[in-house]
Amino acid sequence: MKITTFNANSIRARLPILLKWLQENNPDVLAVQETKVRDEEFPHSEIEDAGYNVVFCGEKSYNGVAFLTKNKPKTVSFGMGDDEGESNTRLGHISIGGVEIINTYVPQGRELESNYFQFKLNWLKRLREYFDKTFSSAKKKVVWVGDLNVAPTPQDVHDPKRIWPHVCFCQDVIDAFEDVRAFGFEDVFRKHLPENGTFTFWDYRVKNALQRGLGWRIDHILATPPLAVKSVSCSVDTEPRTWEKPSDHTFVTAKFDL
DNA sequence: ATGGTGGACAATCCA
Repeated sequence: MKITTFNANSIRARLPILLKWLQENNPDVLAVQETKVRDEEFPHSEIEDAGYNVVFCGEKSYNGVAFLTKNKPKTVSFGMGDDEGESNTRLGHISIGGVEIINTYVPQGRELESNYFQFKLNWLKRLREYFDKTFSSAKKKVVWVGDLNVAPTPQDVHDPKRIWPHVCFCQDVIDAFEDVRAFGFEDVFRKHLPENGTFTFWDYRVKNALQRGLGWRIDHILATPPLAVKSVSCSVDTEPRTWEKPSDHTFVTAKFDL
C-alpha cells in the first residue's frame, strides 16, 4: 500500500497538475491538507473522473482536509468528535485495506507569544486524546500523516541554532508532538530517510530556498509498530516546486508491504 | 531590510 501526504495550499489551484501526478504515481491513498474550499465547491467530479474516490471536509479560504483513494474507504470521519477548535477541517480519518489513516493539518501557531500558539499546543493535546479514545492500543495498524507544523529534531530544520525558538521548532511544541507520538507511533520517514538535509517544505518567501537547501521537515508519516515494521520505503517528491503554480510543500510517500 | 511569495477573496488574513 502506497500512502502519500500533500499540503496542496488550495486543491483548486493545484488540481490540473495534481491529477497528472496521480496518474503517473498511482498512490493507493493521497491525504491532502489545506484544500481551502467549501464542500459544495470541492472539485470532486474531476477527481472521480480520474479514477479516484474522494472524501473531504473544508471551509471557505482556510484549512480543509481530503482523502483521494483508489478504493472506497470502509469508514470515513472528520474531526475529533468534540465539534470545536477547527477539528473538523483539520482532521480526517479513514479505514481502508485493514489500515486506519489519520490525516491532520495541525495549526501553525503564528507566534510563540500568541493565543494561536496556545491553540496549537492544545490542539495536539486533544489529538492525543483522540488517539486514546479511538484506538484501544498501538497494536492496531494506524498511520498518522499530514502537515504537522512540527520539526521535532534539529535535523528537521536547515539552521537549528538560528531558527530556535519557532512555533514549529521549540521545546513546547516538540514536547506536545512527542506526547502524541508516545501513543505508539514510529517515525517511518526517518527510518528510511536518515540523511541530513532531507526536507518536505521550502518557504515561498525565501529566494531559491530549495536550491539553497533552506528547508524544513514538517510533513510527516508515522505508524504504529505492526505497520511500521511493514514499511519498505519513503520518498520526497519535490515536483510540485516545478509546477506552473508551484506549491511550497512536497509529496511525501511511504510504501507498506501489506 | 520587520521584507519576501502565493492563495482566497475582495480588505486583509493566513502561511
